[in-house]
This record gives sequence, C-alpha cells and structure tokens, in this order.
Amino acid sequence: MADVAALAGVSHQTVSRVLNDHPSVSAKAREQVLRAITQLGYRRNLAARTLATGNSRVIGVLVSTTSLSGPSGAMLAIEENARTNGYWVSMGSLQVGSRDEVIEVAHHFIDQGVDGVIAVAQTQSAVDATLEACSQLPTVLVTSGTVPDGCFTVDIDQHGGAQQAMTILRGLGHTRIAHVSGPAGDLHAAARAAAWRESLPAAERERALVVTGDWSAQSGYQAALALQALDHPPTAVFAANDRMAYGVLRAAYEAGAHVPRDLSVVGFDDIEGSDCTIPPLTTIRQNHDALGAAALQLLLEAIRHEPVRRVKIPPEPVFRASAGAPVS
Amino acid sequence: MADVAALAGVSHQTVSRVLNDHPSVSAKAREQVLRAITQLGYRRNLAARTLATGNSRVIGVLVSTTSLSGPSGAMLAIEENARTNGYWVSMGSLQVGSRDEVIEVAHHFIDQGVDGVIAVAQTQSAVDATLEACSQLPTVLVTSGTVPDGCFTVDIDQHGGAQQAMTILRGLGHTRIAHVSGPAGDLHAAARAAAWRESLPAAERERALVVTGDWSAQSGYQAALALQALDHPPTAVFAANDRMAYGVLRAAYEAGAHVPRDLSVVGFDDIEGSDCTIPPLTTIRQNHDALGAAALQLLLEAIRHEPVRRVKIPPEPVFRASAGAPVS
DNA sequence: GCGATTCATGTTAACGTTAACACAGCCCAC
DNA sequence: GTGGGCTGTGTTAACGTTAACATGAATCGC
Repeated sequence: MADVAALAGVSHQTVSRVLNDHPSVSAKAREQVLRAITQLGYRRNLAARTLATGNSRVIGVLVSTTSLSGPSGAMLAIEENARTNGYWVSMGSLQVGSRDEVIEVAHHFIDQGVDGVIAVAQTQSAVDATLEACSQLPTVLVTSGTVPDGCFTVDIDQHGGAQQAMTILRGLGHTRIAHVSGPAGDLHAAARAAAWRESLPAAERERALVVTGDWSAQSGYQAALALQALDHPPTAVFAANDRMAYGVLRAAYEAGAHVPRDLSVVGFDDIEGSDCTIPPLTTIRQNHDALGAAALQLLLEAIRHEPVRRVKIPPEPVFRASAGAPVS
Repeated sequence: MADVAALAGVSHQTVSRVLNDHPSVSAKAREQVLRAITQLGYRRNLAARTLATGNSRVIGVLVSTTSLSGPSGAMLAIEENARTNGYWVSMGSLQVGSRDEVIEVAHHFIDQGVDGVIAVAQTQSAVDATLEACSQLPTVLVTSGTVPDGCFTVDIDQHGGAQQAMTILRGLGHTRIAHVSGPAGDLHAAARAAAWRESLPAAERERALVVTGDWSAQSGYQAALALQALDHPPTAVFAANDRMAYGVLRAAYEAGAHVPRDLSVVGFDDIEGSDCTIPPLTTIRQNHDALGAAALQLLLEAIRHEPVRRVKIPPEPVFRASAGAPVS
C-alpha cells in the first residue's frame, strides 16, 4: 500500500480512502491511485483489514456431514482431513464457471492469505483459469482435464472406470452396447465416452450408438426412447451416470422390456438409492471420500514444497442385477 | 493477550511462546499462562496471527455448483448469496455432531473474526451447542428443532410438508397409511412422523403402522418387507424421504404388487432421479435454494441488528405416478 | 574457577490496514 | 470580512500477534 501511495504521490491513507469508497477524495487523486493500483497489481491484505476494523466480511457456515454425499462428500472429506491437520477451509463456489468467476474467487483466496488452494474443475476452461490465477500458490487440481507437468493433480480414474463398465458388459457377451453420454464440454463425460468408444471393436466404432444427455434422469429416459426406436436396438446400455441409467431403466420397464433379460444397463457413480432401483443397478462406484483425502494430502505436500505428484483414485465396479447375458 | 500476560505475571511474548509450543518456556510459567488463559477465556486473534506470520492455516476450496444438490445445495445457495452481498464463506463440517465438535468449530469462527454464523443443525444437541457457543455472534439456525425466542431461524416446513403428503393420500381415499420414518433423534424425521400420526383419525393412532428406517433405500426396502408380512398390510406408504421410498417401490415390484394400484407410495425431498423411478415418485419437494437464500438474508438482518425473524419455507407437492386411489 | 554455551525471559519492532485527529483551504451567510 | 461549516489531505496511533534481538542467569567442560 505504501508503494501505491508513493507512486500515486499521495499518503497511504488516501489510498485506503479510495479503496473504501470514502466520499472525500478528489477525482484526480482517486484516478492516480487507481492507476497506481493496477500498475503495481496491488491487492489489499484482508488479515490487516480484519485486524484494524474488527470485522472480516466472512461468515461461518456449519453443516453436518450426514446431509451431504456424492461430490459434496469430497468437499467434506477435504474439510475433515484439513481439520485433523490443523487447517480450516474457506469455500468459493462457481455459479457460472466462467474464467472471470474463477479468477475472482482465486483472488479472494490470495487476499485472504490462504496457504493453498484445492480446485475442483469440471471444465477445461476452469482448469486453465485456476492455473493462471493460482500460479503463486500451492495448488491441487481435482480434475480429469489436461494439466501441464509440474501440477499436483487428483482424479478418479474416469477412463478406467468406464473401461470396467465395458468389461462387465462385454464379458457378459454383449456386442451391441450403446452409450448415453454426459453433456458436451464436461470432462468426465468426455473421458467416459472415450473409454466406451475405445473398448468397441474397431469395426463397430463407425456405427456406434451414442445419445447425449445432460446427466438428468429425464435425459436418460429420452435417450432410451430414441434407442428403442432403432431398427436394431442395442442389447446393453452404458449410461455415463446413475441418474441417466434410472431413466433407461424406466423406459425399458414402460416398453415391457425386462432388465437384464432384454436389456442390460450399467451406470456410473453408485449414488445413494442405486441399490434399490428396479432392478438394482450395476454400476461403477466413485470413492469421493478417498478423492477428498488424497486432494488434501497432496495439498499438504505442495505446501511443504515436496516433489510434484499425481494421484488417480481407482473406481470399483458394483455388481447388482441390471446387467446380464444377452438373450441370443 | 496483554491481560493474560499481566495476570500470569509474564510478558506477552511468553504468552505467545506458550501458545506456539515454543520449547524455551519454564513449566511454571507455562502453567501460569495456561491458567490465566482459561481464567480469562482468552482466544487468540487469527487475523493478527496471519498478519504477523504471513500464513493463515486456511486453505481455499473451489467447487462448481453443478456438482452439488440437495442439502449441499443449501450451502451453495448460502455461498452464492453471500458473495453477491460482499461476504465470503468459511466452512466447518461436523463429522460426529457432538457438542464438543460444534463448540470447536464455533470457536474457530469466532477466532477468525467472522461477522456471523449460519448453523445447519440436524439434532437438538447441535442446536443447543450452537446457541451456547455462538451467543455473542449474529447467528441463524437452520433447523427444525426447538429454539428459544430471540433467535433467527429458517426451516423448511417439515410438518406442513408431511401434512401435504397425508392430504394427498387421504384425498385419494386411503385410510390405512403406514409410515417409514427416519432414524430416532433426527429432527426432520420426528417432525414428519408427528405430522403423519396427527393426520390419522384419533381411533387409528393406536394401531398406526410405523417402521423406523435410517434414510437409506435399503432400510426402506426392509421396512416394506416387514409391512408386506402383516395380516392387513397398508394400502399406502408415506416414506419420510425419497430414498426409502425407492426401497418400498422395489419391494412392491418384487412382490408382484403394482404401484399405485396395489400400493400407493409418497416420498419426501424430491431428490434428483425421483422423476424416473418405476413408477415416477409422487413426493414433497424441499426447496434448498430458497432455504439457503433465506438463511443468508436473515443473517444479514442479524448482523444489522434488525428485529428477530423466523422464516418457514413451504415445501410443495410433486404429483407423479406412485400414488392413486386404493382398490376397494 | 572461568569462558562458552544454553535456557528462560523481556524489549522492541515489525506485519498492513483503518480510525481519529489535525490542519489547511475554500465557500457561505450574516 | 469574519466566524462557522464543509472538503480534501496528511500524520499519528491503534489493532493483536510473532520475529529478531538483547539480557541475565544457570550450567558445563576443562
């Protein structure tokens, strides 16, 4: 702040006034200060501000673990492990996921003086923006995106998990396996779809059946309807997540098709409730707890400047009743 | 800290050393300092510590909105609204939910200098512990528990929602309505069960059918099995949440019972996927977004010392296909 | 028994911000 | 034209902690 004041030719208090929108600042002084701020890339220190004012502009949110599962479980696992290691968590969520939003949140973390950042990035642009904004900070990326060397990364092995799903189906004897994929641009959706395609015999990849959904059960239902209307419907469907698999199950039921006799279905995620679909869903479980724990472990290593490491969490197949041998 | 030093008869630096486990402190001085700390209820100011050391023991976690739903959605709604009002969120989760744990987290918030606290309390003991630990701070409780007057409170109207479920079922003509309840001690479970019981004719309350589950689909499945084994099984089931309703649906299907012809099922929550169960689930939707938004709004009012207010968010019925008239 | 080392403690000065006060210079009203 | 109020600015002193250095006492080795 002293640097800014010197460059702008005013006192540090005037800089403070500009920062706090105090009315008594001349337009000229304000402009000079703002220019100096951008020129120097100055960011105010929130710890000092909190100390001086007595209020932090931070609120605490207390939540109970039991109410959260799935990807939010990863966040809780991070928090839990952070606490046992003497750290606390400041949260920033992305509504839009735009570059600007990522940068806004990252800057806040820096202002606050965080010791490190864990970013769960679902799109490549979020990955890129995080890398840009957090370059000075120990950072762990939780993502399936492409990341330059020298970054700590954790991920559930999406590709491997999808391969497991396909192995199950092909092992059962299916050859005509359709895919209900997640939305375009989503990294998980892309990884799962890629593994599905690769596990098909080269000859079949051209006429491979894929319908794009948006992760919702309803979109899975619509996809299944589209698949049913084909001349040669598939004998099995690999849905990119459990919710879309629910939709496939429902469409089959309503069409009078028996699962797994007439159609096999495999999902991905193993969300709560998937053990009691009709029939119980065969799926690939993602271990979000392990993901969160690994993310925190890596961040601690990053903070201690230990060598860069990447972790892949293996998903595991859950065999239930929705996949069986095709009727020849 | 100066007070502690004075009371212990040492310098403030010695107090600092005790706090940071510095080796060079005599046992006697340490003991005196610790006694003074507890006697005065001293807590160290983290903003000052961060300012002096340059590290905050806080990590930032960036998550994307899309990955979270349900109760975690409430947290994200809080975060989103906080951000648009110039606040940031510090998170503390409860693994055990014990009194000590609540107090630990609350103390951290105080140390950190938060401007207010929102506590999502699922048990009465969590409510009580929060009230005790946060008495000095603007606080909003998100809970269905009993709270003394003079507290800001937000809640989804559990009782009203359960009444809606029963109104649907009774309106359809059902008289023998069983309840699959949530676990004992859970405030939501208690409120839903109470509303169910009250909506029964007085004469039937004695022999009312209730089976206690643990929110899991599997427990709903087991409950439905128990209900099926009765001499006079119910014609309808009100499940305290959607996942347990999934289990009821599955048990009915496996027993060859058609839903809703042979059995009507109503859930509670409207979780993602409930639109594609077999058949699609009639349920009561909880609006977690509105809950989070209201919680933040109230906290802002609490921070501004505006008059105490309580908000109840009305849940809304979602009519789908799992409830119908009983076959007479 | 004397210098060198360790230990326990105190003193002073940061850390980066805002609050409180002081002080010009200006305008306005009487 | 003089006193009282605004406006813009600077100076000084907090805020509560830790780091760096200084000091005095006790211990050790030879």
